[in-house]
Amino acid sequence: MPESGAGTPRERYRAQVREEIKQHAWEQIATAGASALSLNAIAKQMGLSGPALYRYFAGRDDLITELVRDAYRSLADALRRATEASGPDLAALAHALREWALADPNRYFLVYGTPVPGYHAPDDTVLISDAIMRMILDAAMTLPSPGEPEPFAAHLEERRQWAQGHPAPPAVLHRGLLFWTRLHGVLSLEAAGHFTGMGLDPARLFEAELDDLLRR
Amino acid sequence: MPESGAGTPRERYRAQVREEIKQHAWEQIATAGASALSLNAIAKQMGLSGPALYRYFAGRDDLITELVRDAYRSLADALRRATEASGPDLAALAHALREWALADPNRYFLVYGTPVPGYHAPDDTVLISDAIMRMILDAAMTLPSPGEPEPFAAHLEERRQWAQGHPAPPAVLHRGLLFWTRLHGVLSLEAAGHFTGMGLDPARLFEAELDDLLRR
DNA sequence: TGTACATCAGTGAACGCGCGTTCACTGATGTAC
DNA sequence: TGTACATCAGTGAACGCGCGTTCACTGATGTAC
Repeated sequence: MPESGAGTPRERYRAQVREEIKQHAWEQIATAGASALSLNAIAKQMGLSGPALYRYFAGRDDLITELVRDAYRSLADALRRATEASGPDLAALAHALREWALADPNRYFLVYGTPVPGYHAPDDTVLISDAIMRMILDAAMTLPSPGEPEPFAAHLEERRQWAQGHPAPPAVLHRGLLFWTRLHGVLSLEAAGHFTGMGLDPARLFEAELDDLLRR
Repeated sequence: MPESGAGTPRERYRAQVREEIKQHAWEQIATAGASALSLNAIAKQMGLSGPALYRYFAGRDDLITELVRDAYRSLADALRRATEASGPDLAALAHALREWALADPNRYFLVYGTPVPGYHAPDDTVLISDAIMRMILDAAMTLPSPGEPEPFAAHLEERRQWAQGHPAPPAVLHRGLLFWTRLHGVLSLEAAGHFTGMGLDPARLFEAELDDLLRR
């Protein structure tokens, strides 16, 4: 008697092929960007006919949605692993973020870059975004906060809904937000290749920004 | 006797149609992004047949190249106008940059966002990039620089080629670079819509970052 | 255990579309004498 | 001034391509008795 439920051979096969499709999709995105993603091309790479993929995904948009979700998840996982290894620590998170972004710049852009035209991200990615911000704020909590009043703090205090009820004081919220925007400032320009002609080392710039964040 | 040289009626007509093509191209980019740009669609919008555009541009890539160049130029012009109005002033440059970026986010992304797959920017854009950085450094020179030695300064000093011989001391180079990366950090996330769900005001965050840059 | 049936992965043909690009051409505009 | 010629903008047909997606189908795998 064959086992019922999630472990069915057919279901395992399905999951396996789905995974293989996504893997080929990522290779395609890595080399040519998300807008070049083509179902037929993936099918050809796998030795299948085009329509075969419709057994596994409702269409191109459905596949992209799944990839966006996976990208968010893989970043969250990378940050979670960093936290588990070093405890809540902004430097560890920063390095995990940079490594993740540069390992596959187009995956990074799929999440934080130019929005894919005509495509809107699935709702559940905001949950993952929230989890990411929570990890950052947890790490920011471990640093001593400046007592001096910040002009921006008032704004953060009155709109603290974005922190999803995190108990961080305004100065910590501010630091977490700057962690986010400043590191993305360096990373997005680096990943887009805007430092290559300049002859300076983006890694050191990133490190300098991180140090500044930790010391402020 | 018709006038010779650059003012010929035919040449003026040519330039006019070229401009009209580019304008339609920008409208298309503004709504659907650069990867959706189509020569045939532009021709249709103009009431022309597709091949007609080949009188004006060698092909799609040639048109995109021209658009990238124009985008760089329009940013440089915006910053130049700001400098002419306020003198060398980082705050004025920052506001001009933000206004330019948000006026047409996809134009901003064409320059600073995800690289267009398979396309490489023309060489002369680096000249415009240099001019932009020069304006920033000129403005950064007017601020008092901190005397404290920075760890990152040594790296900037030994690779000051990126500043194209600008006489700014390392601390100013550093400030100019941070101006660039931090404001892009906020702007790129804002233009990509990553703050919309959070309920906080990107303009105030931008302003807070600018203040921090001016005060550091 | 074998047999009848249901499920489902994958195929091949087809549809309609839009793309970039070429080519031979027409017809209007400018040029030279 | 008019006439012969050259230039050049724009057309329409065509090529070859790849795309997403649908549909009726075959054949293998699993299920029920």
